[in-house]
Amino acid sequence: MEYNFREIEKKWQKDWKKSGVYEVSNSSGKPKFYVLDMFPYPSGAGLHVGHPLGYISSDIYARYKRLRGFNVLHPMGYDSFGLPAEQYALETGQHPAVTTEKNIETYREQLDSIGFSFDWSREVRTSAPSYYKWTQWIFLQIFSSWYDKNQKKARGIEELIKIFDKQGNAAGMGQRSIQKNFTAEEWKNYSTEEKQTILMEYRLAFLALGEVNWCEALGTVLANDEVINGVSERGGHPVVKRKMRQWYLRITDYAERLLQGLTTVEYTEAMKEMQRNWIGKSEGAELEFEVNAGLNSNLSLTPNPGLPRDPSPQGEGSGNSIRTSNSGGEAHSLKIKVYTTRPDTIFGVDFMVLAPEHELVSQITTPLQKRDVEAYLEYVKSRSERERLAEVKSVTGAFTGAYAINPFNGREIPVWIAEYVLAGYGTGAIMAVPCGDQRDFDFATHFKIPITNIIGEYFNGKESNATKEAVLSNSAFLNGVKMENAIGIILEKIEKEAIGHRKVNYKMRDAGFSRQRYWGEPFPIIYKNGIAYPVDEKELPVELPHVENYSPGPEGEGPLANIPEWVNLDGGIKRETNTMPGYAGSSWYFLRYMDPHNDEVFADKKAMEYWNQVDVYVGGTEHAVGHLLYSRMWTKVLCDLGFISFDEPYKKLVNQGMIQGSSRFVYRLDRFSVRINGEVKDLAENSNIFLSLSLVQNLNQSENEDSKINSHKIIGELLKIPNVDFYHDHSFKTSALHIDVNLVDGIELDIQAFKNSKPEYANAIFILEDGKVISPGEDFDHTSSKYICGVEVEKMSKSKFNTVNPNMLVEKYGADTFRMYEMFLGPVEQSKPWDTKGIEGVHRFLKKLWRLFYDDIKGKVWTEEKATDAAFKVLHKTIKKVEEDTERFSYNTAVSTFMVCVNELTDLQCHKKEILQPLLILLAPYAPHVAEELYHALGNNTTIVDANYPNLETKYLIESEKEYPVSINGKLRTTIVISLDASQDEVEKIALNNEIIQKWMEGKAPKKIIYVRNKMVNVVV
RNA sequence: GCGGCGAUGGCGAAAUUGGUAGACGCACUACUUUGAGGUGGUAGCGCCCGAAAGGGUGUGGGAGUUCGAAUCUCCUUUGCCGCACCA
Repeated sequence: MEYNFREIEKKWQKDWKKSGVYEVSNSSGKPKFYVLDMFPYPSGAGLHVGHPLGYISSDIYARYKRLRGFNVLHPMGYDSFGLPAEQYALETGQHPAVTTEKNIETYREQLDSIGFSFDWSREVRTSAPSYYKWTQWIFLQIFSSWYDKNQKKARGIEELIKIFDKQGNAAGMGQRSIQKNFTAEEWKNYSTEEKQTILMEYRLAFLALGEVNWCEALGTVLANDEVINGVSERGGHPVVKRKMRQWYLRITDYAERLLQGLTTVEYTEAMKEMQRNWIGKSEGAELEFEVNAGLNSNLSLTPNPGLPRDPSPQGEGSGNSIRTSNSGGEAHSLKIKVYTTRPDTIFGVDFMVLAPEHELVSQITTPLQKRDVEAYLEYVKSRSERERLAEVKSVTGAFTGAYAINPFNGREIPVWIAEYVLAGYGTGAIMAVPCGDQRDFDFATHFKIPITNIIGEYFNGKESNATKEAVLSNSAFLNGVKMENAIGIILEKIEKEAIGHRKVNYKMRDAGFSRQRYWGEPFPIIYKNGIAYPVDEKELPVELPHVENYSPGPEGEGPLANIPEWVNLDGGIKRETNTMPGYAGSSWYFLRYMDPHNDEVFADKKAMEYWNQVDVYVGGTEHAVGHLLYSRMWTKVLCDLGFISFDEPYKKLVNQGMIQGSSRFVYRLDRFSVRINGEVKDLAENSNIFLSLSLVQNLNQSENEDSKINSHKIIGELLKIPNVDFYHDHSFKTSALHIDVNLVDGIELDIQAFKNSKPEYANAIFILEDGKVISPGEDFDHTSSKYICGVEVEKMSKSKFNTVNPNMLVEKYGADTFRMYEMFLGPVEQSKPWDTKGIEGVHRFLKKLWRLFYDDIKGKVWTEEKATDAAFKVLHKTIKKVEEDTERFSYNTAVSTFMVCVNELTDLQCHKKEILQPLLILLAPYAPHVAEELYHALGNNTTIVDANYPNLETKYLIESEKEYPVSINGKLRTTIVISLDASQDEVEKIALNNEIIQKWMEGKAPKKIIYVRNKMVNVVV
């Protein structure tokens, strides 16, 4: 009986499905464990071998935890809203729902063939109305909340209204930058519209007019993390800034908690660092510098008219706050607010720079400088975001003619504008300290602004030095103070003298939450007189209407705007035509799995109490700042509002590494020219000649003249060049062509398959590794000579012909082999190249395991006889190691432990059920099909999925002797087998009496003997 | 530029606490089973010297701590990933 994996796997997959073993209950006496995978976007391309890596890891862990007595939730679903389906719809007219459904089917088939223990009865799809009903509902909760900065949590908006009714927004309400403070009395007198406009400033999901990343090609707005170097993440289309009214999530209010929360979760350091970076917290001060005004007599300094306003990253001070100071009735004096993390360098300020977009620019520019400034603004405007990003570090700017006054020494400093100061960060204005900041230094040098040195010899005049170690000079009352100590002193003074205040800044922006797209969740929002109101809960879900075409609507609106009968409701009420972004549905899906069919609530509270946080979350690093941050924010909001009791969704995060493609190349001889009798002849142009790897290498290298000449000779003969000295007088060109890895066995080209792959290759000529030539139509004996391909590790992608389809491997070797091989490849979290060849080893292992039970000729060989102690020792060694390795996700070493175990049992000729059955249970998480089959073969008639995990019995592991390594002066000289009962004295004596040791000691007396019990002996002479 | 993670045979890798470097697998070599291919089995396999015994050397490079370093410290080279005119 041989290992017929195809039959076995089909049989058990069917059986598991029928019996529903993987369906899990929300009530159980067992402790719970939640193992979650990042659910996939069902793309049309299907899975390649890189995708299942994470799923296999989590499946092993889930199965293991279940065997260890946990009630394990291990669900799967689809993140099925998104751009690609819609792009596809635009091109083909096929409805996204249709293509999505089809893709899901393919995915499911592929997943099923690998034998996962997913509870498919809990499947979710973000595009299903029964699911997005609750995405919309949660959105409404966020819309109806505000962030109380005193209590540091979200609260219902009705509580805010109560506060306004009672005390207006004066006390403690000033955290948010609001146009004006109002009393309770005033609040009550506001119109509904006015009230709603004010409330919008507080809502956690809000509408605002803001600069957004507009992608013309995609016809939509993108979030910051969807834009990479000025082009869209998907498709690489140019992205420009544009002012539009958009939905936002006020994630900046959670910046601090998102940062703090990282200390309570187990993510990799890299992952946490990426998030910290994205949040970008910095501590410093905001200071005001007065500007010499009276420069422009027609100042109009009315406050910002009307809401809505820019969503601001720092809550307060939306962008650049303008204040007039009319004290003393003198000429208008303006103040420029700057943000700095180094207030200790205040006496080193030599100039000031505003972002070109800064609101004060036009007001402070002197008539003399007006031309310069306007020309510069024109130049800035002409440059796209992309150009600005591409051209890093080029110094540009213009002088405004205005001077600011250093509040500490009254020094007048010139005010410039320059691109390198960003309007969106801090206050959009900086105090420039050239001796301490390289950008300021470059700017000063370029425009010949004199530099004040406040750090003595720490500044060499050639580059800035951002040290905090220096002792300050040229710094008035700070002279002689070390910079790191000066920060505190100056901060106190700044606050005392009301020049400014301490300030924490975050780089993170509020998250854009609307998309001008069709294939996403419609907003449950309607407009009356331009004011947004929530749709009544009873009307959820607001279903996505059918559309005929997927083109954008008018004025940057999405396709939904093309359906007036859907948009326009009775009484002048209009629907929101934007849809939600891709991360909406994925922000809370882990909760829906807990109670996926509930129609009353998004998930039953008891279910959420029971399953609680995700214990292990497995997925790729690409979601570090997007999905993970949004999901963490939603969880915090739901927690604040009392729906759940935990505010971090994922306790532990495991990032699987990328599986890289291992590309294969063939080398085509494109040109080979030789000079014969002074005449250059092209002897091979666009030939169909393919050179094996070492020939190409020989042609290109110079170290080994012989092989180089030889390679030329071979080609020369092939091209029928007479015996001329073409070696010295020639030129050639080869090109490396990607070829499908499936046409290659390891690195050896399957010439016949290659010829068949494309008509143009049918008559190709091959020069093999040993110089043998294979002409068209000629058969070749591939044992004697080979065509060797070039190899390079690259990203796995269709265009590089290096993708490997898991189905093919499952078909050829079986799911169990495939699972174990993916794990055997290396540590889960590490990136590694795929190598199909190695799978044979794992397959051999499973066949060897099988032979412990069945012999090809003799049939059944397993017995119920008593096993030997030696066999028990092998078993328990394996139990110990596999358990440790599985717990720490070290699956590659666990697989090799299984191999060692089977090798040793084979050597012992152990076929005892006593040993084999526990081994099968250990193996079940890794190779569930074969484990189940053999488990039943041993006479069990219940599933191995719920078997009793074997207990480690350490008594079998006790050793009686040890092979001690004995070194002299740290250099290993020999090993001696010594009883473990031996005392230190005895061991030392035995070691010193050892012949080899004596030889190496050369008669010297030992100075010292290092003895580590049960480990080693080192003699120092 | 800033930050994170790495670098160990021909290849993927192992070494969990500073204690026999290279487990396990691939590839390769020889032998063997078989009519042949495949499969299965046995043995070898870091590099250098040597027929062997044995010796030297060896974890990107350099220094250090230690009886002892792949592992700890400092410097340096290099690869991958993330962020990037963020004040």
